[in-house]
Amino acid sequence: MKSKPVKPVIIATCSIETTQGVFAAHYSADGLARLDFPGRKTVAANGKNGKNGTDGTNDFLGPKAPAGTPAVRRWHRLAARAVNRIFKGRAPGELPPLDVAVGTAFQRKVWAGLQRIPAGQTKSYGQLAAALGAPKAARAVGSACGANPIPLLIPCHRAISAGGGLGGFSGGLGWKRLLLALETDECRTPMC
DNA sequence: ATCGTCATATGAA
DNA sequence: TTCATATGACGAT
Repeated sequence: MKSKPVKPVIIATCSIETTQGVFAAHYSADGLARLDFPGRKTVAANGKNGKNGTDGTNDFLGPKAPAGTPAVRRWHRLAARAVNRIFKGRAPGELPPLDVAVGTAFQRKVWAGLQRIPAGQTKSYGQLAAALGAPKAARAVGSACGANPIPLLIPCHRAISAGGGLGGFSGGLGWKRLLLALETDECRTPMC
């Protein structure tokens, strides 16, 4: 039985400014649907002319959001605060609802598992697989991590490889290292 | 220590 | 079905 992921309809894209650059947050009617790292070219740097992403996944609808505006603005406040807190090495606090409809059932289970890893700790892809009841699906877990549309808030950076290696990271390994270092006050990550 | 190879789960084309 | 993965285990250098 194949699950049926639905591409979320993006109703608003807002930027989140951080010390590490400007992130792009994409919202659907159900919450935060995607978070892009700086420099992914989907960033709404041109706030007003509202050039569309036109790649289907990132339609930029301009600074004033259509219906649902109050909710989106509330979510965006939470998201922006969470992201900036993370970069200060603090707990993200309250999160906006995450629209995770793009994922298959398996991917959503993986993402839920990631969110259960406490800050400052890591789990191997194999351990995550085992926690899902599929001890041999390590590789599939890695694949699901790579499909994570909302890095940082869904802490895919806390998944590392079993041998102590970092594994991979969509936005670039540098981000993964930075995030892990921020969460670990004592350097107990394999890389430190 | 490093490299190649195989087994395995999942999803996309 | 075939191909690609952000894996993991094993054996041969």
